Formats: sequence, C-alpha cells, structure tokens
Amino acid sequence: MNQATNKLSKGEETRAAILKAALKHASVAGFEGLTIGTLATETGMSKSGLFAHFGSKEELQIATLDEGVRRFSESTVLPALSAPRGLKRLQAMCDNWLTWTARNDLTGCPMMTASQEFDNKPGPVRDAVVEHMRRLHQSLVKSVQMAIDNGEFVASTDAEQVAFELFGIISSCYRSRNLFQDSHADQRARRAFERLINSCLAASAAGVSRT
Amino acid sequence: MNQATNKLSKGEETRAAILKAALKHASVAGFEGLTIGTLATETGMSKSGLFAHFGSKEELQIATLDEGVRRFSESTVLPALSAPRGLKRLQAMCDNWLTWTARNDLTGCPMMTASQEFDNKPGPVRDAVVEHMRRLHQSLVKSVQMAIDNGEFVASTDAEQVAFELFGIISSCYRSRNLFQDSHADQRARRAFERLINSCLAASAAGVSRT
DNA sequence: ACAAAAAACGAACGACCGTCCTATTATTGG
DNA sequence: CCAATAATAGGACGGTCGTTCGTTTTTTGT
Repeated sequence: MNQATNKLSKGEETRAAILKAALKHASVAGFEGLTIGTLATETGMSKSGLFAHFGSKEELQIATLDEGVRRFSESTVLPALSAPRGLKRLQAMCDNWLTWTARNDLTGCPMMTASQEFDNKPGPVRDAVVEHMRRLHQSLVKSVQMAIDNGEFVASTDAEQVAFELFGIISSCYRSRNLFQDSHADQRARRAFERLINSCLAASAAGVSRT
Repeated sequence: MNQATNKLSKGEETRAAILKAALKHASVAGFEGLTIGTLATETGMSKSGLFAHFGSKEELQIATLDEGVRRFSESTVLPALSAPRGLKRLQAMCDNWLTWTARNDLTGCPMMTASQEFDNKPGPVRDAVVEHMRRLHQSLVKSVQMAIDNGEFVASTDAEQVAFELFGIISSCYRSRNLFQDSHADQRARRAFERLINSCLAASAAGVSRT
C-alpha cells in the first residue's frame, strides 16, 4: 500500500539516501572508486548496515548505475518528450543533456564515466552499462529518425551516424568542463550540435535551426 | 656513453619492460587499476624490486602516462609531420590517431582513459594528464590553423572548435569500439572527420577532401 | 678480476578492502 | 501494545594494497 501513499519504508528511505551519496561520489571518483567504508561514513552508517542493502559491491555499483540512469531519464529524456516529435525534441534532448548533471548536483556524467571504466572489464556491471548505453543510443537514433520522417532532415541522413557524433560532442564537453576547466565548454558543445544538425537539414528547412 | 651506442643499462631495460606492461594494463583497466603486485607478477619480478624503480605508485602512474604520450607522439604526431602542412597533415594526424592503439598493441587509448579517471581527482597525476592533453589539443589547433593559413579552410574557421569536435569523434570511436564492440566504429569516425573537415573547406577547395 | 655500485629479492608492516556472523535496535502490521 | 520482522551495529576474517628495510645478487667500470 505504500506505492499509492508514496510513503517509503525505512529501508527504502535509507537505500535512497545511500544511492544518492553513491551517485555523487561515482560522478567524481568513478564506480571503482566507490567504497563501502567511505560510503558508510558519508551516510553515517556502519559498514555492515550499509552492506546489507546490496549484498555485494557489484550490486551496489549496479544499483548506483541504475539510479544514475533513472535520474538521467527523468531530467533529460522525459522533459524532452513534451517537445513535438522531430527536430524540436532532438534539440530539447541535447539541451537537457548538457545541463542535467548540474541540475542533479553531479560533477561528471555517471554513465559516461562508467562507460570508460567498464569498457574492457567483463562482468555484470559492464553488461548493465552496455545495456543502458545501447538504450540511450537507440533513443537518440529514434529521435533523429523522427526528424527525418518529418522531412526536417534530408532522407539520406544516417541516424546512427548522427547519434555517434552526438555522443562525441557530449564526451568532449565533459572533458573540456572537468579536465580543462573550460567555461566555454557548453558553448562549444552547442555550436557543435548546431553544425551537426545543420548538416542534416532538408533544403526547405535550411537555416531555420535557430530562431 | 650509452646514449650514443644506444645500449641500455640493465636498470633502464627493466624499467622499459615494466612500463610496456604497465601501459598495456592501463589501456585495459585504467591507471587506478594499475597494481604493483599484479605488474610485478606480469613482469616476473618481486614487488619490492619493481617498486624501487619508481618510489611510489603515483610516480609509476605518471611514468606510464609519459610512456603512453611518447608512444602516441611517435606513432601519430611524428609520422604526420612528413605530410605537407595544412589539410593533408591534419588528415594524416586523424588517420594515425584512429589506428595508433592497434599499432601499439593497446586496447584503449591511455590518454583518454586517464583524462576520465583524473577529471576530478586533484594531484600530480591529474596535473600531468592536463598538461599532456593541453599540449595535444594545442597541436591540433596548430594543424587546423595551418590549413586556414593555406587557404584550404575558410578564414572564419574556429580552430579551437574544430579541435574540440575532433576529440569528441575520437572519444565516440573508442566507446563504439570497446563498449559496443562495433566493428564499424572506425568507419563512423572517418565519416565524422570528413563531415567536419568538409564544413571548414574554402569554396575553392570544396569537395576535394577525398580523391 | 675485483671492488664499488646498482638492481632485485624476501619478509614484514599497517591500512583498508569486501564480506560474513551474531547481537541489538527500530519498525511494522494486526 | 505486542509479537514478528526488518534494519542496523559491532566485530572479526582473510586478502590485497602501497611501502619499508635489510640482505643478496647482478651489473658495471677499471
């Protein structure tokens, strides 16, 4: 009866608090940098008390990743759905994508971090990362496809290719922000988005990408 | 007298062997994943024997990073210098960049990995990463600038912006390769390069980017 | 060939890791 | 309010980490 009243049990509440701290920590130091002891201290619990919520470090990592994806979807994908299908929605996705970490009090993007960390480390965590990233990739492809179907993008547009390049722009943006501490990183990313999108625009819509 | 005869002392030889193993390991599991014990086993030495070459794990990480940069320069930047300044050289850099890990028996790009790992981890290693990446970035900017000076790229080309986007393409390529196991990653990266370069071409040179 | 110097080893250290087990405390539903 | 249950704490475990130190082996220059 508590999904209706929205009241969380004590356990669920604690778990949520742990995951919040874990996600923040992972966005800075990565998922391998997550430590039961550190996390316990940060949340004011005992190691064993915290541990009991997950059963293994691997499960903690996966749960943290899932929480990251949930937050990402909530603050990037979901709000974009209120924009009309096609170019507008794609642009909304890109805009939200650039700002979602700041809006969630995160330093880096947990998914991007996890992607690098588990690139070549087989195991359940890697499997989870791959699945999430594939889903995100597909969601981007779909958005691009809608713009094609709308006639906003030329029919020959390679949706997969566009998604590939969008990921690249985001990666570069995070690097500029966090490694180079470049305050113009977002501006660069937006300009790159614009260039990419413009190169896909159908003749009838050319130059309309920015009002 | 051994820089002339090119003969390495025993110590230098061992150190080189260690760094070779360390670099390979780091390209898979990252620099934080580097472990004195593991590395000692892999190279058939004792922990303490290996340790003595560096004095601290941090120094080992930095030395490994430096070795990665050295190899990168040797197999990417240097050979590109034999191409004529400007567009040709930029294209050579991009081509070499895509293949240098394979040519050096590496799984991922150590520098890209390090960039992510030390994004937000202050310390000497991060400082070294930042310096190396800045240098690389600047080297790219210079290459683009030469293409502008040659009149191959339009004068309004934003060299920094192009470098930003080039980094993004490479990032996306590594992710597609290693995380998604996409055998078309390189093809996607090349297409992205082409699009980016084409968008910079001066009118007189338009459409000449590929022979 | 030999003495000096460099390199490598083996064993131990304290710290922290993930995990397990048992007790204690807090929450919950009837 | 009370019994059943869930949540948390405390403490200990085997392991591995980076690092240190004293000793032994190997390399080096003469």
